[in-house]
Amino acid sequence: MTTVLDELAWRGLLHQTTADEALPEFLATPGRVAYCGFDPTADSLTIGNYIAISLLAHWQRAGHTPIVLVGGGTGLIGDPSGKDAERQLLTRDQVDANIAGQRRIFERVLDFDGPNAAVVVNNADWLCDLGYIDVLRDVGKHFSVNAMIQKESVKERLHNREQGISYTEFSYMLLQAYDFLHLRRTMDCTVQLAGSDQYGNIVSGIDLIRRDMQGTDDGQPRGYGITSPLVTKADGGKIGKTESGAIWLTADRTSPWAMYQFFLNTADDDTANFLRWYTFRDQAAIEAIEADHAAAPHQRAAQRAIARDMTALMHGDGAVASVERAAEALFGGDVRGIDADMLDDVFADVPASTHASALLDGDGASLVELLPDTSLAGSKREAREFLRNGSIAVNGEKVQGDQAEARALTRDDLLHGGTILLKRGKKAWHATRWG
RNA sequence: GGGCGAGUACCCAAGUGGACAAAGGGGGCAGACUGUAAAUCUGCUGGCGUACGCCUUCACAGGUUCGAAUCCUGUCUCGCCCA
Repeated sequence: MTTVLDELAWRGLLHQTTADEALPEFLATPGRVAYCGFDPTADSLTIGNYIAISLLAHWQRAGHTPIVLVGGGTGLIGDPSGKDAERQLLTRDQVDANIAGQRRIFERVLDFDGPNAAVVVNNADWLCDLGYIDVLRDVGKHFSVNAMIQKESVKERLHNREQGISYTEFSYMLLQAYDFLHLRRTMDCTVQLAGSDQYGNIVSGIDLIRRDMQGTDDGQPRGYGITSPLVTKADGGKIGKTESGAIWLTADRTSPWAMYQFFLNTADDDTANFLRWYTFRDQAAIEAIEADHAAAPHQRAAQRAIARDMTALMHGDGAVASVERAAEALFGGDVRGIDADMLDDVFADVPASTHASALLDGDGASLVELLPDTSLAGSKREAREFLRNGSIAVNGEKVQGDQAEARALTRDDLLHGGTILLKRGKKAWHATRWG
C-alpha cells in the first residue's frame, strides 16, 4: 500500500513523522484532513515557501483534504525558531490583503473544488477572540515550562548571547498548539504538515489535543505530524535567494521570465532534488530526464523540465511558450535576426524601457548616459565600469576596446525600426524601445 | 533596580586619536574558461563624479580635539551575573 508518505519519501520531502507505526495505517483511509501553516507577512510567497505548498498538494493528490492555515494571528507574534528579530505588527487590513494575495498561489497548486477540496482558514478568526485569562486557563495549564524550555527552538534562543527570547515569542508555541487543537475540534483535522523546524510545535499541538480529549477515549487517533527536511541547495545555500531578492511565485513580484531563467540556471548538483521538489513528474519520468541530462548535460534537459513545470504551474502554459520563444531569440545567437513578432515576446518578458528616438540623432545616445536609466546599471560610474570590462553588448554584439566608454547608440542600431536590445554580462537582458 | 560586557558596511569580523570609506573572510556583480553550468583564476564591491575630488557612514544624540570608528556625557538595544 503506497501512501502519501511513500510519495514524499522518494521525493526527499519526508523528514520525520510522529507515531511511525500507526500513521501509515491511518493514512490508508482517504479523506484525512491535514493543515500546513503560512505567515501572511507578504502578499505573495517564494519558491522556498512553495515546498510547504507542495506538501499539501501531494497530500491532496493522495486523496486527502488539505487546509491552508494562514497565520493572521500568530504572524503578529513571530516564531522564535526563525532568525528574524521581533516581527512587525501588521494591521488586520494588511493581513487580509496579504491572505488574498497568497490565495492566488494556493489556487494554482491546490484543488479548491471536488470532494476533498482545499480550504483556506485564518487563525486570527479564532485566536484574536481569545481572552488572555482563558488561554492561561485552557491552554497554558497544559504546558510545562520545564518542557517548553527544552524545545530546540527555545533552547537556541535561551543560550544565544546575541538574541534572547521575549515572553511574547515564548508564547508562540501555545498559540500554534492551539491552532492544531482548534482545527482538530472544528474540522476533524488530524495531521499537521510542516518543515522540520516546526517539529517541536507539532508535538506540542498533539500533546494539547491529547490532554484536551482526555476521557473521550474512543480509540481514535488524536493527531499526527509529518515534517519535510529543511530544503537547501547542494552547496548548503538557501534556495532562490539572490542579491536582487527572492524568487516569488506571482508575476507582480517575479516575472515568468525571471522565474524560468532562475530554474533554467539550476546547478547540475541541484537538479536531482529540484526535479523531485518542483515538478510533479513521477519517478520513472524523472529518472528518464536525469539519464538524458547525464548523456548531454549542455542540453539542460533537467533544468528545462524544472523551469517549464514551475513556470507553467504558476503562470500558465502560454507564459512558458512566450518565455521560451524569447529565450530562444536572445540566447540563440543571432539577435539581429529576430523577427518583429518575437521582439514583442521579448518585450513582454524582459525588463524594458522607453526612450525618445530623437536622442539617437547626431552623436547618438551615449551608453554611459543611457545605462543608468535601464535595469542594467545603477549609475554612470557603474555604467563606465561595465563598459570598461567589456560587459555590455548591443544587440548581442559586445562593446569592447578603448572606445567602449564612448559608444553611443544611433539609428543604425535599431531593430525593426524601434528596438535596441542591451545585455550586461551573459544573461541580464534589457530591451529599449525608441518612440 | 545594581554590576559587567557588546553594538562597525549586505553578513561575519578586525581596527582603540591622524596614513580609515575603514584589514580579512563570506556573499554579490563583472572578465577569462564553459553548457545562459560547476570548479578555477582575475577585477570591482558606500554614493556621486571620466583623474586630483566631493558627499554619507563604525547603535543614537551631544561634547572634547586642529583632527574621533577610536576619548568623554547621556540615550537606546542585546547578552551575562546579582537583586
